[in-house]
Amino acid sequence: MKSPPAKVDPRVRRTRRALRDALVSLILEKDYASITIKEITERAETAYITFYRHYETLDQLLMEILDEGLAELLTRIETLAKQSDASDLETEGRLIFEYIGQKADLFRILFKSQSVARVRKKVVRDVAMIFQRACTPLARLDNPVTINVTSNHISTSLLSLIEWWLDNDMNPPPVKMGKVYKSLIIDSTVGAVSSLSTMSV
Amino acid sequence: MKSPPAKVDPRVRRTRRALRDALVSLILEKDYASITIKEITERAETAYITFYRHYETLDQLLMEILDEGLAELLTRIETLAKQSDASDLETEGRLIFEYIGQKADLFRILFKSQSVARVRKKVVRDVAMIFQRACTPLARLDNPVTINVTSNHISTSLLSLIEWWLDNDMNPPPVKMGKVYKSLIIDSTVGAVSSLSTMSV
DNA sequence: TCCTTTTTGTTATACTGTGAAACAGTATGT
DNA sequence: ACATACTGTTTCACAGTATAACAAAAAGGA
Repeated sequence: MKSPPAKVDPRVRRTRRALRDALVSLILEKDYASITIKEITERAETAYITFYRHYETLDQLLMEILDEGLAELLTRIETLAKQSDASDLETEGRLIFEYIGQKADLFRILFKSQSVARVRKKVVRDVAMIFQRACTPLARLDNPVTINVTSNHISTSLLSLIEWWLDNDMNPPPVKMGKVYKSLIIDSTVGAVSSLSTMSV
Repeated sequence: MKSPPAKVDPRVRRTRRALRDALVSLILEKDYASITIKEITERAETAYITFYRHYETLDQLLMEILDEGLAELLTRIETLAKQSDASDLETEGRLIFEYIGQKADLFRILFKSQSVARVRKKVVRDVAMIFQRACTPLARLDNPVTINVTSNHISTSLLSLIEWWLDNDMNPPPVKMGKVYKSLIIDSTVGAVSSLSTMSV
């Protein structure tokens, strides 16, 4: 990584922030596929060519936005998941959905831009990795197929649940979503895994 | 609908089939976003403007392909799900995955073209509707939120499982995927629903 | 403050893809 | 064989991508 903040030109910081903000606001108000570089640079009040001086493609800019925003959620889930044997799963779920509620815009962007297949795959893999690390020790998952299919299932289920919640105008509130999370995402999977791992899948 | 087959000009049938086949083969070999109308018409050995004489957009042609191909899977799942209380869930799962294995190309196209967010939403809704109809009577689901969140969960989980299976070169075989389907998709959800419906979610 | 370096703005350009027009040619069913 | 409907060719205006050259402005060190 970059240990010192690596003194970056303030003009570059301004330009990049303007471009990011412009893309974010555009994704929130129209279809991602219909967004053009020209629109972004106009909204960012910068020259068209300036975009290409910082990014090669539109997807690259999108990735930068998502990577930045998702890093916090991922570490948050990871922290919660690691201590999940001891702590309350309902509370874990509630905290996740409270965080998502706070950063609702970011997650709306995430799901709208899943139109880019690569983005979706990457996010699913990132989340799956976390649950894989967190769940492997406590369950008796010696079979690699079971581990893969399970972590993929938890990851996609959680993301789908979040997407459903946002589409449903963030109802019900986080407290109840915590209960849904516990029973639908975690408990049910744990139950299924124990029946799966006793057979030669 | 169109009760009689509505006598369609054989030239139109040929042209449309050529365009569909061309798009299918193109999606299987390259990124959907990079496919152009010109490429399709060239591969279909037809004139560029002919495309626009039959379809308004590329997405419309894609939708026609998927609607046609998915209709059979949907009715198949629906038939199986309706008699699921009596029949064997493992067999139900096996049959689903055997069918998917037969039509693997179609499903690869489906997941590749989920890049179009609208396509994804529609398919999820279609599958969710089926499970909603099938599951409502047998479980005690009086709460509309529980019904929605559950059918959405089953739908997205099943689609994710299918996508994972295709990405994993259709391993393990359908027999084992039937077991995974039963425990991970159905049993686990049924268990979760009973705990959810006893509380005021 | 001055001077050098880096970034940004302006303008121009080549290229690709979209979507539609007019008109000529060809296949179809009766 | 005929009117009808479909398809092919050519042409066009337009929008968006990606790059280049040169001028203008901002940043940071001496």
